[in-house]
Amino acid sequence: MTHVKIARGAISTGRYGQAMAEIETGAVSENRTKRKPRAANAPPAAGSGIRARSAAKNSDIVYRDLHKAIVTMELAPGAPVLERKLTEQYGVSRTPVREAVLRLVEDGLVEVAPKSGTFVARIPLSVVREALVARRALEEVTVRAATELSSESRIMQMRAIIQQQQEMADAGDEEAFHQADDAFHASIAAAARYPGIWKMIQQVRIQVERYRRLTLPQTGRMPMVVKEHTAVLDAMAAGDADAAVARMNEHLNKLQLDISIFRDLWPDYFTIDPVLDEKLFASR
Amino acid sequence: MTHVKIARGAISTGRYGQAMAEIETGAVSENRTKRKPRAANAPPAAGSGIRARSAAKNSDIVYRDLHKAIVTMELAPGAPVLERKLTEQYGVSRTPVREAVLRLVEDGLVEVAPKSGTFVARIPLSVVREALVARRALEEVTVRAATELSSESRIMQMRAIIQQQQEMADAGDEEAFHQADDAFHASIAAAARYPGIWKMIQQVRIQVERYRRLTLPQTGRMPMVVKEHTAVLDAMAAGDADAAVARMNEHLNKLQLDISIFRDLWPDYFTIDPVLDEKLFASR
DNA sequence: GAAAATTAACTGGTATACAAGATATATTAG
DNA sequence: CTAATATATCTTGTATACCAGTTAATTTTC
Repeated sequence: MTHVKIARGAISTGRYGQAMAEIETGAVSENRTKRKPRAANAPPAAGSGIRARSAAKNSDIVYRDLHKAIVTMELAPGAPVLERKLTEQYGVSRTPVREAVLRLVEDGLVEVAPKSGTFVARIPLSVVREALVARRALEEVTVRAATELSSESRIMQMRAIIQQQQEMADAGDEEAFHQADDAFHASIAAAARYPGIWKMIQQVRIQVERYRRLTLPQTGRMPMVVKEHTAVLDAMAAGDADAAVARMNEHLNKLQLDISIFRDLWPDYFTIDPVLDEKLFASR
Repeated sequence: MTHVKIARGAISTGRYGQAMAEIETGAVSENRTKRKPRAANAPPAAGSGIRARSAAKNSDIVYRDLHKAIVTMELAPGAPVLERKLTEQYGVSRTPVREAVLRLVEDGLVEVAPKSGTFVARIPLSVVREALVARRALEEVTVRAATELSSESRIMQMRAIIQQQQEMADAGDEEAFHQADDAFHASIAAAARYPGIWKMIQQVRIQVERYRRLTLPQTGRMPMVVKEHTAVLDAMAAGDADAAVARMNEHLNKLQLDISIFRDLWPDYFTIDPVLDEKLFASR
């Protein structure tokens, strides 16, 4: 994890210049008593929503970096997350670092032991299990709605995405392949007009993603994914929602829990709940 | 929204006493150089997970209170959330208040305009629409799994919950009625061993809940809900998963978007996205 | 030597002070 | 009287200092 210190703004003049001007006018204290405090803040106008001009805050940068590092397993489950170290790496104070860490806690990617330490969260097996179920359920309704709503241009756009994914598979670029994979599913969600549900899908995907990264790249898996995506899209193009849902389920069911991963290879990365994971216990 | 200041601990002695003791022993600087800094924090033992002894932090209290106030519409969409005011109400500093507010932002219940103000988020119509879809999808897989896993005792427990709900309906206690409603659905999730999915369901419910609170209590609705719950449970008890899913869908489909709510009654509480809500536009 | 007690130095939680942008009011100009 | 300008005082974002609890190395005790 290599970071560059967040560039601070140029040396700010602060309020000095203004203060000098005030002194020059020679009318400071008089005005202070005359002015009345401004009224309570009014809410933004209806329909306009909050302004979207929010500049990227330092905490956002730290959050994004950490998030990526954790999802890619660059930071392994159980690894300590030292606030102090992060403040030095990014050249910011603890406040924005803390903010980022708290958001990661909310995401279930980080756990904090009060007054003791903060650590990259281990992966509860039950969470992966549930994430697979939840994702299937959400992608199902999404692809169904998308089939009914998708335009011809959308279908063409998705064919292009699949084509690109094919090219990435041929090139063996796994990272780009997964980006295209993401784009395909995102496109379905966009066609369905379900941005919120897409957000939920992404959240549960993250939990599975950490698990998936541990499985060695299976030979021949990338071309297979392309075929599965094509099958989904063909059904969508034909306007057959039931078929599209079925193809999507077949696609998603390919990713199954491989118990050897956490039993033999990385037992420290997972936590097992005796009651929630009782079935897995039985099959052991 | 009436709050009592969070009770602070007794006056702390700080480190003064310890410093005095050090002086009395007369061996301060010598020891300082002898001790070596402790090793880097070790992650918690595998399998044990993080200790769950985390005491309720002040930020949690503020978060819970605000969360409740927003969901119950005690704080209306668009209402300002003043950090300063909250620090005074709770008798804590801005830090924990800020923490709580940030969590609410993550929940989509609050929006902040940088350097300007923080406000209770308006309800995007599209979010409610998607929440209804997502909840149906998630409750579907949950009730299906619950039907296959639920024990006799669980069924009996759920019958008790329905009975209690019936009693609350008779008493006309809407608040308690909704709590029992929540308990019923929670029990299904527990039977399905889906705590994570239940969490997701609750999250999307919150968005709908704010909308639901705006609809006047419909006469005869509570007894109907009890009937619907009973139908779901009967199917579960019979082990008929498909029927249970069907009954659950019928139950959830009772709550539909009533366009007059935001067109005529509380237009300021909602935001409408011209592209995501195009269908609603058309039907207007 | 081994186990218990001690203690320095780590951690995250909180309080407070300051910085910088946004906004309503007061002021001024026409 | 109206519109443009100025500015005091709001707001949130950030930095820093301190508090309190945990932990591991040290010391002590047997």
